[in-house]
Amino acid sequence: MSDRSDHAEPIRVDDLEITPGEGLVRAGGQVLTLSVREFQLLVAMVEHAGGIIGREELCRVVWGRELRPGDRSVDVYVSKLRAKLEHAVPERRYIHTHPSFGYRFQPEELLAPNVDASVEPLPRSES
Amino acid sequence: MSDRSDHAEPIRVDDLEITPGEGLVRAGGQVLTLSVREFQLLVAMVEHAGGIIGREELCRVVWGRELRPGDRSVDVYVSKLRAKLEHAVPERRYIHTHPSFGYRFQPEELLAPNVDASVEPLPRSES
DNA sequence: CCGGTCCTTCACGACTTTTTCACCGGTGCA
DNA sequence: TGCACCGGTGAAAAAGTCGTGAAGGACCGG
Repeated sequence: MSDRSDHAEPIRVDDLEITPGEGLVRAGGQVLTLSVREFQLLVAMVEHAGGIIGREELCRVVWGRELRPGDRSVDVYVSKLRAKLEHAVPERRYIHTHPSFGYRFQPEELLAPNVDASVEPLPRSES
Repeated sequence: MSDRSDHAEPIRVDDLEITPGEGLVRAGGQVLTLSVREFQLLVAMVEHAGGIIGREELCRVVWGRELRPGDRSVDVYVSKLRAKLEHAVPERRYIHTHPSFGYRFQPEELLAPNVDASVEPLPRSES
């Protein structure tokens, strides 16, 4: 279908409503104030929702350059983004870390501590 | 750790869906979180699915070095991988040990313990 | 010039993964 | 029965990765 640069209509994921054209994100009745980087990062991850996206690609897509060794920009911004998302929707975790692989966007209900850290319930798309 | 020349698309084996490009494994509605070694080990074995692959070759392929005498890394990681697979799909056994030869990947229904251990039912080999 | 926001980089601590070691049970053989 | 060989696995040690507060500079509207 149509691609990244051209989403005019809002993307809806779980409690989030993202309007790429306007740089707007609504989460659970609140409006998130994100900076450009934070916003682009979110969009990039959401477009790969469910899959792992590496730092290299995130840097390429959001920053428009190659990730240099020792560069922590991506991590720092993931951290900022997480903080804002968590503040808006405390009961969900959206961004998951896969050490050495990258990050994965996937809404996950945050309740009882996961029985085993290696398997996640894969919160279903409602039916 | 990207190698387009290999597989960009997910490998499907039994209940498993392995996406080499993303380092992701889905098993029966769950997302398996594997470390790099665990993941590479799984991929290596799956690529030889049905056949026996020796420790030496596994070490060469996954660790990129020769297996040194007394080195138990492969065994340790097979153990870890088994634990995660078993937790995700308790009713299957995927990794079989062939003493002195190596390991063999093959999905096997885990029902009544086969009395005659020397012959296996040659389980659901399908697609 | 000022105050505020954004971005990058640095540093340190926390968390994970990987390696290595040790002990155990099972097996086959004399 | 004693022993050597194999492989399973818990745990400690070593190495690597990530989370994040904070400092410093660029930019901007007033």
